Amino acid sequence: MNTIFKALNDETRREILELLRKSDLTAGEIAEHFNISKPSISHHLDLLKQADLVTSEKKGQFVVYSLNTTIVDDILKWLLTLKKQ
Amino acid sequence: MNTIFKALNDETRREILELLRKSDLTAGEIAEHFNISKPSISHHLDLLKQADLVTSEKKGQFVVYSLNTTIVDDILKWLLTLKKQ
DNA sequence: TATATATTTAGACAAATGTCTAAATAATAA
DNA sequence: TTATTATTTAGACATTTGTCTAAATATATA
Repeated sequence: MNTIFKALNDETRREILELLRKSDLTAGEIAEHFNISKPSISHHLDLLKQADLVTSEKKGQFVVYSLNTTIVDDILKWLLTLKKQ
Repeated sequence: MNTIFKALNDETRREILELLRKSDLTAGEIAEHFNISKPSISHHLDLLKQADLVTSEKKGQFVVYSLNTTIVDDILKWLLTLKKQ
C-alpha cells in the first residue's frame, strides 16, 4: 500500500500512467513526453514497476511498458472503505 | 490532486483517516493512538486539512477533527479513468 | 489573577526524493 | 568487429519531508 501511494505521489508518474492508459509505450517514447532526462524517467518507471502499477517487456533493444490496472483496485478498495458509514 | 496524493502518502496520515472514519476525534485523542509527538501529529493534521481530507472545529479548548469524504471522490474518479479501456 | 490543559508554531536536523551528468549494459546495423 | 541506438546504473546534489524539543497561544479552572 505504501509503495503504491508513494508511486502515485508524483505528477510525472501519474502522467506516465495516463499515457500508458492509451497505449503501451517504450521507455524512449515515454521520455519524449517530458522535459526530463531519460535517466530520471527510467527512475520513475522503476518506482512504478516496484508498485506493480506498470509491467515491462524487453523487445529487441527497446523496453515496452504497460499499465497494470489490477493494482489500482487495491487503492480503490481502501478509499471506498473510508467512505463507508 | 497533488495535495491529496501528498497527504495520502504517509502511513500515519492514512491511519488518522481510518480513525476518523469511525468517529470524530480531538487532536489529543488522535495523538494518543500514535507513538509520535503531539506537534508531529498536529503537522500531519495540517497536511490532511490542506488536502481538505479532514475538517476541524474548535470546541472550547479542544479541536475536533472530522473526515471529509467528498474529496476522496476526486481520487476515485482519477483512478477509475485509469481503468477505463 | 494565576495555574493547568490543549493545541499549534518555530526552528533544527536526519532521511528520503527528484533531478542531473557520466558511464555501463544490451541489442542492432554497418 | 566497430559504431550506433536504447535503456539503465552510479553517484552527486539541492529540495522536501517527518520527526523532535522548546516556546507560544488559547481556553478553562481554582
